[in-house]
Amino acid sequence: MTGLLAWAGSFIYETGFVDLSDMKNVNIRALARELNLSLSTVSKALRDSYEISAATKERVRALAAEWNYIPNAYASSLRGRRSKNIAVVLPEVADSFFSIAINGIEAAVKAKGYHVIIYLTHESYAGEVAILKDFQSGRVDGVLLSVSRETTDTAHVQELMDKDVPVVFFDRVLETLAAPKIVTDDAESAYKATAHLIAQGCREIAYLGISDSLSICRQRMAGYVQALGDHQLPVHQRNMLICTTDGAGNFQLVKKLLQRTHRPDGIVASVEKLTTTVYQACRQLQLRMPEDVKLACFSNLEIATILQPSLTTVTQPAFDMGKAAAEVLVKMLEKKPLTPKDIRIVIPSVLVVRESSVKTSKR
Amino acid sequence: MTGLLAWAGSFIYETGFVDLSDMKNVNIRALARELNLSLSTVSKALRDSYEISAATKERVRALAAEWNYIPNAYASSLRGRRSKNIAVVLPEVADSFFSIAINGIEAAVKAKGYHVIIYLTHESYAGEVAILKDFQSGRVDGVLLSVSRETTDTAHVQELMDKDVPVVFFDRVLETLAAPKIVTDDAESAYKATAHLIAQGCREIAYLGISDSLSICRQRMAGYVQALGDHQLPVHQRNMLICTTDGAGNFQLVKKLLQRTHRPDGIVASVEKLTTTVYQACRQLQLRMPEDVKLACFSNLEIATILQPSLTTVTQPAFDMGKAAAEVLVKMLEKKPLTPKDIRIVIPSVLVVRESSVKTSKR
DNA sequence: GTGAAAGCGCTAACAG
DNA sequence: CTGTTAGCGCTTTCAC
Repeated sequence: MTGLLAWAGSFIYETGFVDLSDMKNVNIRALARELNLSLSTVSKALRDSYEISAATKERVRALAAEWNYIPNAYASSLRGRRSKNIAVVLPEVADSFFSIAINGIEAAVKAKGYHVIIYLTHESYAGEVAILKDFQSGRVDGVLLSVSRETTDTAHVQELMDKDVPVVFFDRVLETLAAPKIVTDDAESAYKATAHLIAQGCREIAYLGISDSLSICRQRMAGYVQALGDHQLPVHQRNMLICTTDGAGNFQLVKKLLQRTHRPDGIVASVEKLTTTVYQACRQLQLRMPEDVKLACFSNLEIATILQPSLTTVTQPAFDMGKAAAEVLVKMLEKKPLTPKDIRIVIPSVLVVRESSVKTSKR
Repeated sequence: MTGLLAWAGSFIYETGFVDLSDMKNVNIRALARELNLSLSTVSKALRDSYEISAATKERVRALAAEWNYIPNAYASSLRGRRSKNIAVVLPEVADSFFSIAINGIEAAVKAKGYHVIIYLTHESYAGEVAILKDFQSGRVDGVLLSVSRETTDTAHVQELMDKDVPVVFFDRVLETLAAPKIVTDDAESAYKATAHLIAQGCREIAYLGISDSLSICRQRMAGYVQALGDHQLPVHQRNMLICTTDGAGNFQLVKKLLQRTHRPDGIVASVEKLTTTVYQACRQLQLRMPEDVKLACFSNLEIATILQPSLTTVTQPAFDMGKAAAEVLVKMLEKKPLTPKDIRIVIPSVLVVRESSVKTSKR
């Protein structure tokens, strides 16, 4: 239908003609009345029940289609005790890991008829609590959760699980809770990144985290520490920084780090957002990368390739993690038994070495 | 509560102790029974009705809190004909404009108690139709919509509006529909960007769009064409490209463009995603930016500053657009009259000139 | 094969 | 100020 026809249509309504296809309250009762059938027959026909004859089903379906019948989501959810909604609770969406993970989740549940609803905590524990609390109202059948950087307490999640709302963690998990967890090999990949920097000649490597409680940050820091130890390098507290949500604050923090007498010659940054910070700080301090400082960053940014120098990244399997998490949740919703393999899925990240971390002879 | 206590808690339940705060079905009926009140009294008390005495309200509230009562969202929505859910329908979320706009939307509705639900069309018209169709089920009270690149038909939106679901467009609008539209000054800012490139010496400027129907692309192209004309430059069809969703395809397209005999010396890119494409193509072809090619891109990427050369952008008021759109929608939901000013809000973008577009003497 | 009737949990007339 | 009652639209026994 073209724009023009649409206008023509609305003109017709205004002059009082009624078009059945646009009737306001097409419900089962109206269909039943029109077809001289009972409510329950129509309901069953629409749900393709074996109790109903093929002929009747056809009549019902035809009218439903003609009248553009759409079942009321609330009525069926109230009655049926499920909504076909899956909640995805994320700290933020301006991060390529999460935005890609969403695609994986949608890919996994589309065929199953679930709706994906995205809730953002904005890295706030209070926000996360409020959102999960709301889920106790039955709004969603299950939850995919990646916790906020502030979250250390587990009560709000436990409470939801106690109400029989299935929860699956992905990426940022709460280890102590008995829910499936889909993660990447954070420690191992941080180890790899750190070892790579060491191999490229770094001796004073800094680690930038965003939280001292977050599972991913602890794991990544552990991998970093382990790598230093395995290569007989000292672990200095001063080289392990916790950044904030505040861009300007981070900039100052990193700048100060790079102005120290014993300036780091390598940096492992645990989140994508810190990329800009480090590049800006280096630029302002006129430090050359990779000559003066080498950088490896956990990031799924496509843009890594066009930065100068191009950015060495630990690329996480965002799509696959989202997909795997959603698949496990669907299993739970369908009451299928979980295998031990479902309880903890580890999908490895890939270290992609680019210019920002490589020892150069000429440049 | 610590992780340890949470475990202790679950142990207690397993041994059969019952904790009222974790009872499964706390509903109004249960509260009423416990308090020796009627259903409606409890309901009214919870909704803070003037009909109920302060003392009773207090008793009800206390027990509700103690029992951790959470109203069933479906029951109240079914009854009250509204869900307190607002849908935000977006083409994608891996784009800083949209991810920032979401924050503006949330900021606007948080205080009003609405829930923001994000639906992604993935730039698919069919997907958009399916999503809007679903909204006819009463799932959401209102819709904020930025249409897919494929969308030209308006019937699906009109149908929703005919069902009295308020729709507010933002950014990517359908001009022919009688719904409020919140946009930026696409044509003017494209004009400004183009004129800027001309002022910097460009004579053969290309325009990269992502659709020939999308409102923003048409507007931006119109501004580009106008600027060329106003400066006595010819408008060549060959310089107006429609890119696809496919990154590799775009790369080839742009590469071919930059390999032409009369290679463009300036590019106006209409969406952020094309930044990477253009930088990569230039790099591969060993074209220097801005010496050989100057670039201005519609983008809200924070990373624009650290690119080399740093990227000249048309920065859209993403947060404010989202906020304004949500505010208008809330007005509609609250049945407040819309002023003519609400029907079409234009919030200007800002041209931020950086290195990628500036004529250089020495570099 | 079809239909009557009982609710899911909540709200809002309307009575008292 | 509090209670009784009638649904919202749908699904699901259980009868016919």
